[in-house]
Amino acid sequence: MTVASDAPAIPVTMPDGTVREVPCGSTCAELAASISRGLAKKAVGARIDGTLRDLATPIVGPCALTIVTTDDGDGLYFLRHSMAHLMAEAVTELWPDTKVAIGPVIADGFYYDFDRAEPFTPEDLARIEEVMRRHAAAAEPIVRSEMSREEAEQAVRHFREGGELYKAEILEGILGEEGSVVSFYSQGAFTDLCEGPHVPDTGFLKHFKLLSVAGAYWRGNEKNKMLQRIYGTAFYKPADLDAHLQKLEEAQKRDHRKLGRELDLFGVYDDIGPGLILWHPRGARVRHEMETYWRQAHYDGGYDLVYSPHIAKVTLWERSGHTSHYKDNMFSGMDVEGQEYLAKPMNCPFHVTMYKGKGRSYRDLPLRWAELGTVYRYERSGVLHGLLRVRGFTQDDAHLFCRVDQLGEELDRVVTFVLEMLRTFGFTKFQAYLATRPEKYVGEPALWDEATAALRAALEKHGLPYEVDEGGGAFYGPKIDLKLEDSLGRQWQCSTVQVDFNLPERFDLTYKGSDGKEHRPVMLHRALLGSIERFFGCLVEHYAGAFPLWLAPVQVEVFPLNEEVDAFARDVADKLTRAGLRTEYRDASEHLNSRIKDAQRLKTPYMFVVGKREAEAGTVAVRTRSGKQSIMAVDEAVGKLVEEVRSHATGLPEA
RNA sequence: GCCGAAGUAGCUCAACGGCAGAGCAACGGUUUCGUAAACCGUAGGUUGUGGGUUCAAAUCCCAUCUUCGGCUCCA
Repeated sequence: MTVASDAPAIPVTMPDGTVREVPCGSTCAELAASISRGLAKKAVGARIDGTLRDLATPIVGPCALTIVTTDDGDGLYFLRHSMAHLMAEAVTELWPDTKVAIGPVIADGFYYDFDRAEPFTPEDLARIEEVMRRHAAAAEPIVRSEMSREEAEQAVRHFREGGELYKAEILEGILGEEGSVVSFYSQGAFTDLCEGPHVPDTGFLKHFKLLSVAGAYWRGNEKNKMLQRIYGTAFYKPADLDAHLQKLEEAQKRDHRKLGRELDLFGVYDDIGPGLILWHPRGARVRHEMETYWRQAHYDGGYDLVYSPHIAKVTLWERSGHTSHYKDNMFSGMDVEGQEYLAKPMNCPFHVTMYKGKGRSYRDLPLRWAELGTVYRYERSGVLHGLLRVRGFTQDDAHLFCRVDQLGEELDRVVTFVLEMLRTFGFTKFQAYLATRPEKYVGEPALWDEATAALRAALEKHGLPYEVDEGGGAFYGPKIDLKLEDSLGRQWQCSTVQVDFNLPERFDLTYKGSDGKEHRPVMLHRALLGSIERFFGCLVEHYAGAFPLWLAPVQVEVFPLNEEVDAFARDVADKLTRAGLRTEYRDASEHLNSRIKDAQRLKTPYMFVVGKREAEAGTVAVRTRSGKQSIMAVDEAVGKLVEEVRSHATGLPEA
């Protein structure tokens, strides 16, 4: 210990819960070392009363202390934060004119934004990595220093003169905050304005990889200058890095765009237009099965199904408010006999118009109208992405019109329905977001509170983990969004449940109450899958193209070994077809090996091979796409498949 | 829309100023073969599109379209 022996003792609650008296000014590093040699070796930082700090931070008051090691999640935060600095150190060494902006930690790694006239090339990334490794090998200490307000103000001027306008702007922002502390971190010749914390020295930064370069706006605002962002990832153990890189590779193999082509599911064509999907027969078959299930589930759930056209007169969109609030996302209109028509970006105004089509009684409510409604939205060219972001897509939309006293039950039913639907398709990982009343809103605050409470109750009843997006609701009502996670760890919004206090007003929707007076109904918008296109894309990645049997475009292929067993094999195929299974028959004009290879490539769930042995015994040799083989009686095999379809088995282990 | 990269046969890729090629797929024939690639042959491309430089352009330049990695935005 370097602390004077007469320093006052301070009670510190240690990681194991015991309280220890330590000399004031002891550093976390010293305490870590005193806890255990092994632990001290792997310690990278500390948590003081829950806040992350550098290991070198002195303890000056009573507190609870936890040591952050290379083995916990926060340890990775320290590592990656320091990685960003190491990268900036290397970049500014290689190209001294480069201005640095910000370099935070993200889900699987880190990035740093740079302002440099020349674009970074893949070769540059290799050079940067090389310099980074050199600095890491030197184990440069990472040192924190703090500045007085006066010094910091001087630093702002210094940044401005040196052209470091981004740092100047950040520092000015910090100085604008009450009671803020300005700290810098240095390693080698590199110093960066930074809050910390960091690992003790660059020697910890061994196992990393720079992944890509991309443009990014300064402060995320598209009116600002575009900077160059370099992404990277880092771990403490080489095995973890390898595993992560392998996961990225696996994700690439599962990419729905790649599988969409390989499995002949869908295509995007120059002659049709960007973001407009052609569903090939095999993809269309999966979609058909999805929709069939969806429709039946809706009828079973007390919904009525409706249809509406793809275009409507501009006056409808004026009344709904879309021409004033949503015009940038709408395809431009077409002139028909002097009237302007617009392609629909949403289905709600049609259902609302239908509601108004006749007088409604309190006895009619709730009305639950669902539609697989195809909408068109003008999305900016750079955002289009396979099936996950397109310009023409089909929402599994529904609008519910109910009385205020029915709101709670209807919301609960919808949340139950969402979960049932997602689980049937094999999704068990999702994150819910509850968005509450924003500053600008329409409707009665009391109603908002009631609706928000009802949404919250529905989430909690189902034990769904959720985050509250305070003030994140639409101006017309609170909502729940559900996001699915795809194979790259990206979250995609699919399901949404929204309360709407606005459209009933705009369209003056009413119903006659038991009191004989006109009342305003509440309206709910909801989509369970979100859009068929996006959900299908997620589905492809989720299953890596190996759809569960009930969804597979072709469920079983029958392969006779030679012409002698053709009649028997055709009989097997007929039985499968009559049992409602999507069956393909491929005769013996091709080699068995090549037929199996094709079926494997298309990820067909089952192959039934029949030869002389099976024909004589009345059996089939069943091969699954995972390569398992077994001999079964024909009727037994057919029955097994029928049951697998009926139960909507996903083939995935329960989460 | 913005920053960067890329478009060659249905797919995966080669040729990188000097005659545009291979494998798989397709098609024709041979093969009847017991669980992930049988054999032989045939056909297939104004190198995304338009313009320019050059004796000569897939290759260099400009424009444009599309795609990819991101940013912003979103189901």
